[in-house]
Amino acid sequence: MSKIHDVAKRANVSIATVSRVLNSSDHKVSAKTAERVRQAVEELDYRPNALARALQINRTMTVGVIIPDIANHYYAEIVRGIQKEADKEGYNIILQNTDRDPKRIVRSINLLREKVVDGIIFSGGIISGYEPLSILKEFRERVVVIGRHDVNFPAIMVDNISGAAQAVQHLIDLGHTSIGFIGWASNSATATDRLSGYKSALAQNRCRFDKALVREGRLTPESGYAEGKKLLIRNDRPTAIFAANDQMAFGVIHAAMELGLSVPEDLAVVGFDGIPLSSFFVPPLTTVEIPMSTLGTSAMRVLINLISGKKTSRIKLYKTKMIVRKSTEIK
Amino acid sequence: MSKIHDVAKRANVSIATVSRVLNSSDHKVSAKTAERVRQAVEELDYRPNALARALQINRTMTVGVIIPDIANHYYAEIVRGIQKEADKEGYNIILQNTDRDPKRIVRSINLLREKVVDGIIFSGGIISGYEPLSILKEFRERVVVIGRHDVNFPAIMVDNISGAAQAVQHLIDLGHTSIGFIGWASNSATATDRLSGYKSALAQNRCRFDKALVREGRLTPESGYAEGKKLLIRNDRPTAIFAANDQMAFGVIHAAMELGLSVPEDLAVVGFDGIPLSSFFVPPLTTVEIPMSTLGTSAMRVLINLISGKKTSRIKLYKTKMIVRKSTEIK
DNA sequence: TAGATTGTGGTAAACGTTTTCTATAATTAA
DNA sequence: TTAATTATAGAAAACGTTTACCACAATCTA
Repeated sequence: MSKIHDVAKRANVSIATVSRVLNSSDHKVSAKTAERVRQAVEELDYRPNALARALQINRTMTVGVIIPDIANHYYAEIVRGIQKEADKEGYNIILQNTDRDPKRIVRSINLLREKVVDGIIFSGGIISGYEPLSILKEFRERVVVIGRHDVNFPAIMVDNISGAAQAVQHLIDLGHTSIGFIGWASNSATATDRLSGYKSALAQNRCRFDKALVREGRLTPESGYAEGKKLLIRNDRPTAIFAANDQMAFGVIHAAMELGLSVPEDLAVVGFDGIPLSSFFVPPLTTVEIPMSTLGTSAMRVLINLISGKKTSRIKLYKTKMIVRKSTEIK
Repeated sequence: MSKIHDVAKRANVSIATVSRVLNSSDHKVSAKTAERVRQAVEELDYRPNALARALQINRTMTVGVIIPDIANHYYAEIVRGIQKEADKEGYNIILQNTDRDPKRIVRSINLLREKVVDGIIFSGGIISGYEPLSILKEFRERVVVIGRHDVNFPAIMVDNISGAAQAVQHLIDLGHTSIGFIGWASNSATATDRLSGYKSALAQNRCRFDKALVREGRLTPESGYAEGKKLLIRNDRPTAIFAANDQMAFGVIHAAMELGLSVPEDLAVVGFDGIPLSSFFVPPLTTVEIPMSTLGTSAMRVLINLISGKKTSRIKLYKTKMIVRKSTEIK
């Protein structure tokens, strides 16, 4: 690995000159010398050491991304979006999986501190009131969160409440009055928002809210299957189930099939997220689509603005999109 | 952000001493002084600057991961596995998506060179014979590839040939003689391997290989749907289809349903990969499971060994696991 | 008791860049 | 012409660490 020194020697100039050519500084370098330098760079296949550079200019062109689990499609899409935008501006991404474990969140943040990242995008997991919050403070002006967190940072959010309400309204419009809900952990803002949407749509239509029809899953098909089954073996089983994500909705459909109930004739099912497979499931799943990748690109764009000192709006709220498919519609 | 200098001042020692305490060097520091230093570190919440450290010791504790697309479940799982292992040893990961674009692969490698990563894990996309190969050379002893690539680096692989053969054998055992195959681009080693397995199983059982029954998809449900339909509208339509990944298999099932064919009665379908949803699909999908996450951890382990100069075996071959579910089995 | 050894600490050089400051040659203005 | 300006280039300091080297006191060894 050749260094700037080698290039300088080969081009018969000082290292300062090499640096100037490579960074197109305002300090002028004659065309002839510049050409000589470029030639040497080419011949040696020289690449400046980003570490040394970062140390000097106090910019690493690297941002940290803290998420619960990259194997979860939702976060994978977000990361994809982040990368797409980061790529454009020459930023790189250091990825941290936390499994929502507060200890690992703290550890991740500290690691990113050591690596001197230029900023952090945080999504998923609880940070409010805990240690992580105070540690993140150090990054003050260079943090963006995705999803609702009770924290005072610029946030990219999805209107989960109205999205969920729309889904339930759709079911009500189809004539359903007994609608089950499968959500998840109540310490997640996203989860409680979707539950709120469910409740508000019921209230709006003067439907009774029945606590017995609300269950808590863990976002997996397995949990959707388990909780769905519990709802479906009741004597007064609901005629429709709104699952708070697509994975659980798949589990619900699976459970229904197993019980000999056909979807949508005996049971209407709605999911949330709009993962690619939802349209290929059998039957295709009615769902509330989230612009996942957009959340990522948007977050990265905001972060880049923050890093370069530009002010941006505190909150960006994205709308969901209701997609009606066969899992609710009887032809 | 406090520096080693601040800690030194506060503890009334030299920066050398601080460094020694923090790195538990063999140069002794008295217990009393060490305690004073630790106290100061605590009070200032000091974190050593990894850039400066890396520059000095010539180790970044960061590895680059180059994959086509993190939104693809297969790669997401691999990355998850890599991270799990990396975490244990204190390594961080810089992620690069390439979409299999040779230009972006080259660019990614160069970026990782600049960032001075300690090693690279490469998976997906063609590198043999192209420029990337020669660039990777610089990382000589610190590269691991996942999947078959015509490149001379330590590799973590899956026995795709025998996995595919097993799948086809399973169909033959069920009495099928006309079996369709949906693969993908012939410049992918994985794709050709799965096709080879298909062919060899047919040959083994003296079944005729019919080129008309082999189609090329693009790994998406959409393409599985499209190619599946082409096969199913033939007069001599196959009674079974082996799709080279689960996503395409889902598409095939979707197509079958649309044509009024029921699975598995009218058509048996087998996938490949064993993604979590395969067991929750309707009907649950018979598939060939790949230990995806294991590929990642294994690759990272090998890479860590390489970095620390230990010799490791050139190739690690993992077996697949046939999982029989309802999409092939008539009860 | 003298010399050798050990324990403990500091000074300063390195790692590979960027950039300020200074120096010289070339050009312009008078 | 000569002074002033401009264009171009190099020397060296800085970024925040680690570590080789040196210094001194305390403890052994004979």
